[in-house]
Amino acid sequence: MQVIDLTNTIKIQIDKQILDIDKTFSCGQCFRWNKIGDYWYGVINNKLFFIKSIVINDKQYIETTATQDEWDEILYKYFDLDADYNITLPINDIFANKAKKFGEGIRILRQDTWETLISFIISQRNNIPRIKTTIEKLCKTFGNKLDIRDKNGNTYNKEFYGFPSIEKISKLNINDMLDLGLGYRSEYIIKVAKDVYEGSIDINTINTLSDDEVIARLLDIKGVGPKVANCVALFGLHRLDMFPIDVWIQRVIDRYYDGHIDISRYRPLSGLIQQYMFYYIKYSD
DNA sequence: GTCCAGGTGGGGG
DNA sequence: CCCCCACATGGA
Repeated sequence: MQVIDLTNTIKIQIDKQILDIDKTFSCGQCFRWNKIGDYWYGVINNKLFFIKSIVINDKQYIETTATQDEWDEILYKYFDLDADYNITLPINDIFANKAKKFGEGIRILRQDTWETLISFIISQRNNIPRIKTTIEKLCKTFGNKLDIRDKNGNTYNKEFYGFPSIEKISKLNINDMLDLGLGYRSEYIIKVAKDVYEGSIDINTINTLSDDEVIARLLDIKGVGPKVANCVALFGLHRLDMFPIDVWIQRVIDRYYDGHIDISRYRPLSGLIQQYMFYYIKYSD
């Protein structure tokens, strides 16, 4: 059981240039953060958190239902706030500098590897709103329902679910996925779940490998190509130098880099720059 | 009806 | 190595 009391919160002062939760949750790296009023809510390790941004006298405060301990142990790490995202880009790289300025405050979240893997297999040839509703349906159908109470011990009228475990999905069949509208991705998901559960794919020890080896292992998974592999490495294994190229980034490369981009200039944070670019090309104007 | 969405697998040349 | 196409689904 977990108590969520919106009248009992903590506030932490953080500059918006360091952490902008609107941008961070909207920039396409995660699919399960949503907004009620001013509050974003989402689930980390089967725990529900409410988070909002307030600005008082030009200073931003993050207000959250997390306890101070939870902030220190869970959210601070989730937002990768230990890391320094300062990076100097070449002055003549006009677009990257513009995108960086526009995306300032985006953090690369430390998301769960399993959830990220399945989410980005679902993402292929799909649009973000539908990815979100499909993943939500997956959680509602096969994830744990969280026992959320208000301060008086009453349940909320809204239900919250965790992401289905490896074991849970490994025991499902293709029709279960087809019923969720997952189409041809269904077999990919069932197969990878069985392989991960049985241990022929190890998504934990994979993180001891080099970036190149991580990508190579991920590419062995059916349904995972270069783009999804880079997303899983970047968002699910926190390899900040990965640079996923999807249709939007390809558009950036064609339009602003004459068809070829030298991502080595963005080392060791090319994944962050990629997020700035993605956010800019989709949401500026 | 057609086109598109944070692509990938498989075939062929 | 490259190019080509089929692949479920739902919304515009």
